[in-house]
Amino acid sequence: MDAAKEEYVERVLTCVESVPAGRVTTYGAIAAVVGGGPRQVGSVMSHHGGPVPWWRVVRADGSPPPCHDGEAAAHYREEGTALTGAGRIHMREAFWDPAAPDED
DNA sequence: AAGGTGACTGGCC
DNA sequence: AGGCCAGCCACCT
Repeated sequence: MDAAKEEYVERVLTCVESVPAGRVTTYGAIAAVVGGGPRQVGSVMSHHGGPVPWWRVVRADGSPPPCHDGEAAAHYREEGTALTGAGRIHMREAFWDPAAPDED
């Protein structure tokens, strides 16, 4: 059975949901916590990222997700996420490490 | 079993 | 700052 896969997915979604509003994390950071590769995390998000705040998951360079970036921008502004002048996420301030939440 | 693909990352030009 | 290349891991055909 694909219980292991389901659990993996749930773990990824849990990490995303664990990200506080106004903060973001990267695919690689999640991948480092839940295991597997960053591509798998992205794949999981694309298939199961609907009910979770996927906009809090961004790329390592601070760019918003490849899809719905316009919608994401609205959420960032609404949640007060640290953005840079270019409309991209200010990783230095907004980055939240799922492996070290007490650094918050 | 083998090859191609992808919501990634880091380095180089 | 933006585009291209190579490496990476798991999934799908």
